[in-house]
Amino acid sequence: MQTLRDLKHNFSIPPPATMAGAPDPYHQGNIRMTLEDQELWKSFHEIGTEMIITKPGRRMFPHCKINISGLVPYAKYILLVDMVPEDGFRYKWNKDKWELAGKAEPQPPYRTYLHPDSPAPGSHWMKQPVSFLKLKLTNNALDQHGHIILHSMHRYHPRFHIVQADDLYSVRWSVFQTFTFPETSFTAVTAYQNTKITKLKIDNNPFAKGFRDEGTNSKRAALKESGEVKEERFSPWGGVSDRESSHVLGQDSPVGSEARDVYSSEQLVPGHSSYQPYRYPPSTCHAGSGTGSRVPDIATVPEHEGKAAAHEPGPTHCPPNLASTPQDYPGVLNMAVGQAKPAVLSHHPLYAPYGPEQALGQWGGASSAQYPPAPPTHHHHHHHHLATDYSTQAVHHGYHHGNVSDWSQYPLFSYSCW
DNA sequence: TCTACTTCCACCTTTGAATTGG
DNA sequence: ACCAATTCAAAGGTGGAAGTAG
Repeated sequence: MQTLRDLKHNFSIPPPATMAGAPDPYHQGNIRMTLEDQELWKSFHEIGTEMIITKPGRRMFPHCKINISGLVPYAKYILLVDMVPEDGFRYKWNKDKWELAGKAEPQPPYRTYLHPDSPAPGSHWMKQPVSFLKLKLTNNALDQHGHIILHSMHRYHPRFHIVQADDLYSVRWSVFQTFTFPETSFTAVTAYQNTKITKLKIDNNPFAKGFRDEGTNSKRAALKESGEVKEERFSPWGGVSDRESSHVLGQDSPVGSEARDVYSSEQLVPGHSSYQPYRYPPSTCHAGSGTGSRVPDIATVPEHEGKAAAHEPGPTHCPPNLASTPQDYPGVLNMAVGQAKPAVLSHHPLYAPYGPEQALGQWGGASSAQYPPAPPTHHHHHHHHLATDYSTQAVHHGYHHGNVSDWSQYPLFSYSCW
């Protein structure tokens, strides 16, 4: 795969050491984010985390939970999560390890999960760990529930974005700070491939208690693991016996070390992805009722049930659609991403999700949202246009303790729509 | 045939409303 | 009247097995 070469290029950009130097005016520097349950994540990561994706949507396990600090207590923020491809390949599980199985499929509709508490003051987010327990992954490209759509047998990692914004409509003009944690990367699957992963899930997920062996086992008795694989601990990823995957970054690589490098880079610099501002389809542009008009419709139908309600009017009522949906969808923004190569995602639109009315369908046509040709985005352009490059991250790969978080900041929707 | 995906199921946790106790 | 603890039933999350699709 020559693609690797390409990838390399993209990734080879050295992480600008802290580029924090160029903080945006808007952003108040020092925001920090750490991953909770790191040990658990690591134990999965060492083996090669797999996340089940189903048509109706499946939760993640471990689920994403983070600690945030450095926010302005009284300022309001919106917290988002999206999943970015780890690379441009498709994989297959052969016997006891992952192997490359061709090029990645084109990106499905790109969606972003909005934390149901958004928007909320910094004090709220910092008060206790923020969990994304209800985020669900699906393989149904036509999903109407606002779940994050992924391709099975492809690798991804979650990205956490924090944006200072009073309401969803102002998100576009705000600066995003993005964090990623190498140990949270995973392979989306429709059924578990690595039995060790299955076992770890069963042993740690309370909902799977019924499958545990312990004394009282009623279900699946012996799994007989006749010796399966010996040392796999560190190497489900193919050839390379890189046991070092343990290092945070490494893990991913599928095949050879070559690939590995790529990954590493990526992790370090998560994204060179540049976000591009996206324009909404005209029609929707002004959808927003009151607020800014342009706004994306963010669909947030927060699950009401939860807690949300309290502050703020439902996220501003968004466009009709939101309101219309009765369900408790977690709020989600859909964004389309440019497809692309692994690392380069390009931009996205956000719009809203699912409402019956607007649901994807609406855009469907118009938008190219779905599989936009990846614009040749260059990374670096901060200025106007979309800019964004991620810069930096300090991820220190912290091995253990550290949490690796990288942060990058970039202005996201710099422009408004058209 | 093989691999990926879907559906259904037993088993369990979670949720939340109703009830009880102080 | 008020609030915390308890109870209980309904809702819903698990992975496995078996079936389907290609």
